[in-house]
Formats: sequence, structure tokens, C-alpha cells
Amino acid sequence: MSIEKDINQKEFKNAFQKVYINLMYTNSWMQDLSKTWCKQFDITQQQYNVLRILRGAHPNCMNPGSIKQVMIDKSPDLTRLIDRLIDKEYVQRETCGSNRRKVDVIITQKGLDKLSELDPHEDGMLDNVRNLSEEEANQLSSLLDKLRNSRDE
Amino acid sequence: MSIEKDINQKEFKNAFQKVYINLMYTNSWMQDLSKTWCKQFDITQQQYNVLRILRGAHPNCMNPGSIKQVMIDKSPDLTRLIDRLIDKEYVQRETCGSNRRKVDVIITQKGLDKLSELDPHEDGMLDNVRNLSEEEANQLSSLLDKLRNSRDE
DNA sequence: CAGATGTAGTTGTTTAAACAAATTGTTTCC
DNA sequence: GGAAACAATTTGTTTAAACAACTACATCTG
Repeated sequence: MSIEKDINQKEFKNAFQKVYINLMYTNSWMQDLSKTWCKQFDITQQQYNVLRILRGAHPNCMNPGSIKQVMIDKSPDLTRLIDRLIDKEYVQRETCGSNRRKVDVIITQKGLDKLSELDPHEDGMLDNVRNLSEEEANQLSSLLDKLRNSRDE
Repeated sequence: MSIEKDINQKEFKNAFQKVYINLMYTNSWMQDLSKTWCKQFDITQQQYNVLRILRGAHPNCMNPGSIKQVMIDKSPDLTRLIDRLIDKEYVQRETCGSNRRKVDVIITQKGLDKLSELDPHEDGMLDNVRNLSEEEANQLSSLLDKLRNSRDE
């Protein structure tokens, strides 16, 4: 369905307002799917994102600061997000040896196992965007990159 | 900057995973801008969205159910969102005459004034997406519409 | 027209997001 | 080498999101 029909708005001020609203609407739609997907595995989207980041670093550890830099949705409260991952025993945390202001966070075996459990189901999630051809998907990615460049740097 | 650099991930599983992550990342980036924009006017994004919907209906009223249908980001707790708009005196609420299960919500003059105050600043917000040409913006909108069609109906 | 079913909103409660201020540790620079 | 500036994370507190359970009303069906 077109965005016009979805939100019952006949016309937009211009193409920029339309794409702006369309992006937010599409994201909300996708968040719903993603949240539901994560929920069946008893994990939140952000926790999943952080776990994957830590798996990328494994067997090295990462500091909250550098985790935050590469998070998709930057949480202002990484401390307590990590607290919750510790509760679930998916990560460990200890003071960094070389710089005691910093904290080392590392994914545990249990965390790695959890991700392995989810991996085979990822395609099911991605099916939600498979209405696009591969070429269109790439095109969309490029447009998004270009969009962000307007102010990013 | 490309999504690869932004989240420091060298490669993706495929074009679909990439576009999926790129969308969420772009949205988070845009949410930040939008939130900051709204904040200077002491309003939240959702409140702004609801006010605009009600202005579209004005001088008619709308029920929470139909507001929710056309919201960009559908809140599960519209009752209290409207409570907050009532606190600010931007809307009024009363039981619907013809169907007493329903509630009539209508924007007040103060609400309309508030929107008029924000209107001239909207272009400033849209500047964030003006790195795209008009044609690219339209193309992006179409791709987003197509993306959502995968499961929507 | 009574009981069942469905609909529209609301309320209670748990949990997490947001933001500012504070804490702790490291550099820098006279 | 000590004060000032900065950096990395944490904590406190206010506010809102999430979800389920609930109330009140309408409609349908026999």
C-alpha cells in the first residue's frame, strides 16, 4: 500500500516531506516485525544488536563507549542494558586493566550459544524485506546512505 | 557515510540484511533529529503527529481508534497520550453522543495556534533530507512503499 | 428481550527510556 | 607534581512505553 493510503493523507507538501514521513512510517512497521521476532527468543532488539557486536569482537572484549559507537540505535543507557545481559549471563563485565575508567565487556559462551540459536531464524526476519529485488535493495541502501550524508559529516 | 562505515561492519550477509539494518540505522539517525526539533517546541513527536491528524479533521472530531489507524507510529497507549495533550489544552475530549463507547477528540484553538507556530519551521526539519534530489526522494518513497508490500496485505 | 459476542477505551502494573548530575580515573600544562 | 580539564561510565529520578486485564457499551442471534 502507498504511504498516502496507509496514513490516509491525500497529498504532501513536497517530495521531501513525503519521504521523511514514509521513512518513519516504514520504520515503525519494521520495528513491529522485529520486536515480535525478538520476543519469541526472549530478547530485545537492542540486546540482540549488542550481542552481535560483541560476537564480532570475540574473543576480544569491547568498552561500552565503542559498543555505543556502532550500535544501530544508540542507547543513552548502555550501563543498564549491559546489566540485563549480565543477568541473562550472556556477557561478562570487568574493569579494564590498562585504563581503569573503562570497562571490558565480553560475550560468554552462553551468549554465543544464544546467537547460534537465533542465526538460522534470521532469514525468516529478512523475508519481510524480500518483496524488493536484490537490485532494488541495493538501490534503497544507497539512497539511505546518501540521505544521511546531508548533515552527517 | 556508508552504512558499512557507520556501524563498522565490513560486509553483510546479503543485500536484504544490509537494507534492513540500514533502514533501522537511518531511522534512528532521523529520530534524533526529529526529537531535537520537537523538543525546542516542548512537544513530542507523537503529540505533534496526533495534533496534525486532528488539524486535518478539524472542525470535525475524531475517535482515538481512527487516530491510531493513521498515526505514523501507532501508540498502544493513546489514552494517556491524549491526556497529555489535554493537560496542555491543545485538545478536548468528550464522550461521543451517538455511540457512548466512543470518545470524541477535537483540536482546540490553542492547539491550532501551536501548530501555526511550528509550521514555518518545518522546512528546517526537512533540510535534513534535502541531500537527495527531488527525483531521488520520490524514488526512495516508492521503494519504501514496495518494501512494505511484502507482508502488508 | 436475554445472553453471548464483539468493540472502544481505560486503568494498573511492570519495565525500560531519557536526561542530568555525579563519580572515578586520566591527561595536560603550567 | 598539583590543579584544571577532560573522559568513561554510573546512578538517581522523572517520565513514558508495553502489555494485560478490565469496564462499559453496542450488536447480534435465537
